[in-house]
Amino acid sequence: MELDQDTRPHVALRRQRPLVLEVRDELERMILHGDIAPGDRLNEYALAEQLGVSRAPVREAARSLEREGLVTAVANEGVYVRKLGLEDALQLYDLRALMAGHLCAVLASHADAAIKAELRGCVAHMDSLIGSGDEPGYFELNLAFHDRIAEAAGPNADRARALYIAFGKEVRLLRRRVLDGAASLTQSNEEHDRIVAAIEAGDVEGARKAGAWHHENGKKRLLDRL
Amino acid sequence: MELDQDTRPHVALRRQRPLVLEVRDELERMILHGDIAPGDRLNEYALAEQLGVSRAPVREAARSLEREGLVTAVANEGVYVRKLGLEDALQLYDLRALMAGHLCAVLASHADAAIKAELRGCVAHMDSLIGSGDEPGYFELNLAFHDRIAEAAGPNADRARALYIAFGKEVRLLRRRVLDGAASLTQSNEEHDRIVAAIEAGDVEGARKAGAWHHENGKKRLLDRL
DNA sequence: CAACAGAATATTGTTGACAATTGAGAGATG
DNA sequence: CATCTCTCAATTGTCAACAATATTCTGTTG
Repeated sequence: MELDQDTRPHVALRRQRPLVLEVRDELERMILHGDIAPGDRLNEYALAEQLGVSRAPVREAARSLEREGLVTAVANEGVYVRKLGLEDALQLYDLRALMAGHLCAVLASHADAAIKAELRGCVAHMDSLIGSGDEPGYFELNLAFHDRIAEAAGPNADRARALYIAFGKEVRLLRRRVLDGAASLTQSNEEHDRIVAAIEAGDVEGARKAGAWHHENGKKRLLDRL
Repeated sequence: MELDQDTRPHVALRRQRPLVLEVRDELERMILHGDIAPGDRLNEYALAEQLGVSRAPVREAARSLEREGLVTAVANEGVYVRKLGLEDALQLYDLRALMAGHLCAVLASHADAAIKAELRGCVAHMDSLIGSGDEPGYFELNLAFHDRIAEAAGPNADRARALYIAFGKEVRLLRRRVLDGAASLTQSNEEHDRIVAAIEAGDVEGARKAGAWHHENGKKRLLDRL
């Protein structure tokens, strides 16, 4: 006998995705997009009404966001969008650099020819983008490049990768647009080249150092703008 | 007019500490103590009844534990005590070593005479404990030694410290008593000495390397027992 | 007897209501 | 007029009930 794909009473109210995840994503978007400013309190009641759900999912979503460091909860008072001080941002840069270095090191320890070629091609492509003055294109590919390294590091580094990503999100809480100011694109891509070279050579500690160094420059650039 | 210290109806049910924190601590204790085995599901209803509270605090506490990596939540199914595979444990050792190295590095960059003397005395004391064959005493002081380093690294590393502590808790989820097998106490304390020496010298990268190396040995010891 | 459909049960997801706590403003008092 | 206390409103903490979903058991069928 053939099965009906959907035997449920009303197709309309289909919701595969748990409500709390929807709420979580929406809150994250609001925070990262700046709709809710750092230091503001998340009013459970208001948010619940605004999102058309009960307070419980909002509460749970808030805890989930706390896990990512985007908000901090105070007992009997509420959860606040985390206000990132300069010290916090510097710590995040340090830890992110640490994770990036680790990911490069792990990748260097077991990179195959395919990923080496891909990364090498990536750097070459970025070089050509610099030559043609395409900054937005460079930034986009730059992101993809680092994502690819994190991904290629493999399952034995997925915890480090998760932290790397989380730190990246957190640092965006810093007052807007201090960080994305362009460094020298040429210098940046030279650092990329050093990273790939170390990975190609299977130089684990060299890759770690190159990866960490590249990210520490972001911190240095931030410090220069004071 | 003099105020009564406690004007609430019944003194008995005074509770300063939020209930969810009590539940969280109790659950953490149960998990770390092994009352709930890795892979087991946390039954909200049963736990709520057992602890004499409603399900809501239990749910929140579970989310909070998820934040620490002690449990993993599956939608519409429940939260499970995290089952730590060998690969996970190895990752944790790596990351913990990374954090330890970072903490040592930060401390080395701004250690004052007092903390240097304290750590130096700590190592000396541990040496004497080895001499008198007091293993339990050594382990206890060993813990205190590392805690002290983490603490003395200061507020500019409190994020790294938090991760260091969290990783330490997580690794305890590994099947019991594989990890605390004693290495050579003498060798261990020699590594302590190297750490302190680098800190005393203000050798940031040397301290990082020594701190990380010391913790990587834990990983190596684990791998030896396979 | 194996395998599958379907009901019964157990468990999580969600909701609205109530209790407890915090913060702010009104009013009294020196 | 400053300050302190008390009351009140706003908000979070907790609870118990209901809805949706997953799991288990059972009876039927080939």
